[in-house]
Amino acid sequence: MLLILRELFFGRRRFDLIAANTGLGPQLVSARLKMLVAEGIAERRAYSVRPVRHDYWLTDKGKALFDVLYAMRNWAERWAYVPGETGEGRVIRYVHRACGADVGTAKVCPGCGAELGYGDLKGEPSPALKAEQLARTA
Amino acid sequence: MLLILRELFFGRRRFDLIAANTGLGPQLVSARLKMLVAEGIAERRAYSVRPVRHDYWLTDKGKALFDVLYAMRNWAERWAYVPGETGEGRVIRYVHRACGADVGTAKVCPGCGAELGYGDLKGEPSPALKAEQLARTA
DNA sequence: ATAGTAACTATGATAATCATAGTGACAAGA
DNA sequence: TCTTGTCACTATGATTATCATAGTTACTAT
Repeated sequence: MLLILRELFFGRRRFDLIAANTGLGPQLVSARLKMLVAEGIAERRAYSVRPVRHDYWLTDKGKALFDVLYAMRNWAERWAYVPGETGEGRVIRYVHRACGADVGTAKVCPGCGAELGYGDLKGEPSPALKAEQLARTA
Repeated sequence: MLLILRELFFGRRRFDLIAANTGLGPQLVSARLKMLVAEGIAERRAYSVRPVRHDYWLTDKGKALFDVLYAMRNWAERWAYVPGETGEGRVIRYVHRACGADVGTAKVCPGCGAELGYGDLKGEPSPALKAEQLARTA
C-alpha cells in the first residue's frame, strides 16, 4: 500500500507504471487501488474514452497522507541503511517548488523559511531508488 | 508491526501485554519483535533473572519512529471514521507532560507553545480503543 | 491482417498468518 | 510435595494472501 502511495505522490498515476515501479504484481496493484478508491484516498479517472483508459489521482484525504510518508522518509534518511548510498537524499530528494532549495529533512524550507506541505514540495527518487526502478522496467 | 510499535510507544513492554492489546498471535508477536531487535529498533532486556523474564524497550532509532506514528494518528483523527466516536481524541489522546494540556493534533503545544517530540507527550488510547483492548483481555 | 498498448483478470504454486494447544522455568499456597 | 498460576515463548495444521506467469478486452497504428 505504501509503495503504491509513494508512486501516486511522485505523480505516477497510470496502472502499469505503478506496477512496474513498485515491483508488485498486477493483481495486487489492482486490489490495493480498489481499496484506496473505496476508502476515498484515491480517485479513478478516465483520461481517454476511445480506447477506455483510467488512471488514479489522490483525493484530499489521500494528499493528507503526505505527512505520514514524509515522516517515514525522514526517518529513513536518518536511520535506515541503503546499500551504496550515504548522506542525505539516499531515499527521496525533496525540492521546494517556490525557491528551488533542497529541503533535506526539514519541516520549514531552509532556503526561504516557508512552511512545507505536499503542494510545496517536488519529490524525486534518489539515484539508488531510480536505478532499482529502471532495472525493473528493463 | 505498527500495532506492536503502538504498544511500545504506550509503554507496554511485556510480551503478553503486547499480544493481548494488539490481538496478534504469539508467533507473530515473537517474529516481529525479533525483527525489531535485529533492526536495532527495539532492545530485549531481562527484568528478572529468577525466573528469567524479558521485555522490550525502544532504542533511539525506535523512538525516532514516533514522528511517523504521530503523523498517522493525526491523519486518522482528521480523516478516519471510527464507529461510535466523533471529534478529536477518537484514536489516541496526547497530553503534554510539562503543562498537562491536551495537544490535539498540533506540532506545538497549544497550552504553552513548546515544540513536541516523543519524550514530551504522554499517549493514552481513546475510550473506543481502550474498550476494544479490554474486550480482548476478557 | 498484424502488431502494439494499457488496464486489467485468471490460475496454480508458494509463503504468511491464524487459531489453538503446549512447553519450560520458576513462585506461591495448601 | 502437590497443585495452581505466571510469563515468554514454540509447534502444528488450517486458512489466506501473495507471487509468477499467462491470458483478455478494447482499442490504435501500420
